[in-house]
Amino acid sequence: MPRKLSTLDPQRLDSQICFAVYSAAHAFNRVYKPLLDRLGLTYPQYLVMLVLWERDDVPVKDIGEKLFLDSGTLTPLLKRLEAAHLVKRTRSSEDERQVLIALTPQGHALKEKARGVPPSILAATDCSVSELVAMKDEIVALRDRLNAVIGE
Amino acid sequence: MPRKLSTLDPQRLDSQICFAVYSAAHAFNRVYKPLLDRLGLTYPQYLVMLVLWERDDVPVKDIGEKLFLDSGTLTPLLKRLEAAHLVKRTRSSEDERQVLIALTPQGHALKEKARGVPPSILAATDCSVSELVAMKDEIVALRDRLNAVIGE
DNA sequence: TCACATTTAATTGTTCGCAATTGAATGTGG
DNA sequence: CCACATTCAATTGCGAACAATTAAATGTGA
Repeated sequence: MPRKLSTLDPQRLDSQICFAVYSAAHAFNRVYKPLLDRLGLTYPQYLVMLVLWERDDVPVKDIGEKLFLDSGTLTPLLKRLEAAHLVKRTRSSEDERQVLIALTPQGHALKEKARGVPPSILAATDCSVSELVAMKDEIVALRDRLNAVIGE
Repeated sequence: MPRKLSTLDPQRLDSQICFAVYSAAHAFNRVYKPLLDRLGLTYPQYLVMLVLWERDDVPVKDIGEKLFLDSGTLTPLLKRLEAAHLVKRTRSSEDERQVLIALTPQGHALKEKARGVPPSILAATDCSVSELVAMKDEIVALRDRLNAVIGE
C-alpha cells in the first residue's frame, strides 16, 4: 500500500528544494523587470552596478568573484554597459592582463535613481525585514556549502 | 556618523535576498551538471522529465504552468528532447491547438537511471531532510507571494 | 636568462529565458 | 451562422550563463 508516499518521493518536482530556488529566482526576476526597465538595466547588469556602487575601478575578475560569474558572461555584459555609457573599460597599466571597470558620471548618478528598487522589492515579498534577513542567511549558507562541494 | 550602517544598506549586494536566491540557483546548477551530464540532460530538461515522470501525455501548456515557463522556452527544449528520443510530440486530435508530450520507452527508462540524482544533491547540501523541507516551504511561499504580485 | 606554468580577458558555440508577434484552432455573443 | 475574441504553440530577437579554447601578460624555477 504505497499511499501518501508521493509527497515524500525525492523524484517529485514539489519535493525538490532546487526547483523552489530555481522558480523563486525567476519570480524575483519578473518582479525586478519593470523596475529595472526604467533604469535601462537587466537584472545581471543591475548586480554589476551594485558591485561598482560599493567599489569602483575594479578588475573584471573581482566582479566575477562577487557575482560567481566568469568572463564569458561578464565581457559581453560589460560591453553593453559601456555602450550605455555607464562604465568605462580600461586595461590596467600595472598588469596589462587586467581590464579595470570604472563608473562614468552617468553610472554614478544612476545609483540615486535606483534607490527606490529595494523598497519596491521588499513590498512585493510581503515579508518583514527580519524574516527576509533570516531566509537570506540560510540560503547564503546553503549556497556556500554547495559551492564548497564544487571545488573538490 | 553613518558608521556600521553598511551591512544594513538595502543597496548593498550582500543585503539582498534576491542575490542570495540567484546565486544559490547557479550553485545548484553547477552541482547538478556532472550528474545530469551522465543522463544527457540539462537542468531545465531534467525538470521537464520530472513533470512527465509524474504524468505523461500532457500538453505543453501544463508543463509550462508547473515550471513557470512559456512556449518560447519550452518549444525548442522539447524539440531537443524529441531529437534525443526521450519524448514524442503530437497534436491533440480533440483540440488541434494543443501539442501533447508523451514519453518514449527510453524516456520512461531514464527515470531509473535518474534515481541517484536526488540523494547526491542531498549529500551536497550537507543538510538534514527536515531542514531542507523547511527551507523549501519558506522559499515556495515567498515565490508564490512574488508571483501573486506579478499578476496584478 | 629562458623554458614553462599561471593568470586574465576575450571568443566561440550551445542552451536557457522572456518579450513580442504570428497563425491556426476554438469559443462566444449577437 | 458569422464576426470577433481567446487560446495555444511556434517563431524571432536579445541577453544571460557556461564550457572550452585562445592569446597575451606575468610569474617561477632551473
